[in-house]
Amino acid sequence: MTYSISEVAKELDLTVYALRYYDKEGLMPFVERTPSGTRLFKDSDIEALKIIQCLKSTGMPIKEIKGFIEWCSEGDSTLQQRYNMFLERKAIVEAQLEELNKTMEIINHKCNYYKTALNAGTEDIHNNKIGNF
Amino acid sequence: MTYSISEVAKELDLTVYALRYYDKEGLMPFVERTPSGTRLFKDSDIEALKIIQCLKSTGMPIKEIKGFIEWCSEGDSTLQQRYNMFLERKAIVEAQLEELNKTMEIINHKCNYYKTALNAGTEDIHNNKIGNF
DNA sequence: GCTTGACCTAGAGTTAACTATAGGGATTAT
DNA sequence: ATAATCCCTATAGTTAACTCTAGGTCAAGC
Repeated sequence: MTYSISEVAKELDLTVYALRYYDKEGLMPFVERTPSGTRLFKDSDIEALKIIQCLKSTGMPIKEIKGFIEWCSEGDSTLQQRYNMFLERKAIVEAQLEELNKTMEIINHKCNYYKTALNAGTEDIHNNKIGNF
Repeated sequence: MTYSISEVAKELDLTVYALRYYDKEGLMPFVERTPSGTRLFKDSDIEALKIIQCLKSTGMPIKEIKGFIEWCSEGDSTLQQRYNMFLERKAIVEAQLEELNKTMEIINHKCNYYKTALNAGTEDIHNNKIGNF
């Protein structure tokens, strides 16, 4: 079973432009072509793209993802590097989660702040000593 | 107590360039100046910048943050808008947390995948039917 | 056999958020 | 009183990750 670029774009919720851009940047060396040059995506290619999307969502830049893809095609000799990379990513995502939880706390405070102010009809209920908001 | 732009930059872990950029974009209309034009930051200004950083960390673009700052200087008549904005941000951060947790799961899977492969000395231990990685 | 629509490449354009430079003024240390 | 160090504005440059356009190929349907 193979898929066209527009089918893959729809499935992964990104544009055809973006997919071709990823390919140009070396993120998809495994995607095969018809004799006339049209890309043919296999199921395993879509799985690979999901990992790429996962790495992207951790904030990893495309050039670094390319490095990982290269390691993958070099075989078992790069297993250690790849493992280390995922451990690093894990640490980064843990930090992001912590950060996002702090952000959530502040947002929740602000929600309460404005709920109270709205009930009172004025922000003055919070005796902020000439604060900005 | 007032602070110079470089003191604030150090405190908030951003550059002097970035602070001046925020000011130019209308994020800091409340910061006062000396007669000769030098910015003087008050403690309340630093608190405001922390909220701005919080909003930025949720992915809110600077132009939208500017809109919020404008609402703030319009007083109580914009309380409802500001409350709604924080509720929206809360929903967005909740979605981001969910997304990031999914990402973490995938990363954890990959960590285990590579740990096992590394122990076996080869990726072949995972009988991936001609997968990419 | 020709039109339609999906595919292709190369390369230019876009956007956000800085980042840096040039040129100049004010304050502090010696 | 002069050199260093901070501050300022205006404006140009950078970067990543697309996004779009132009010009062309190819397979299917009428």
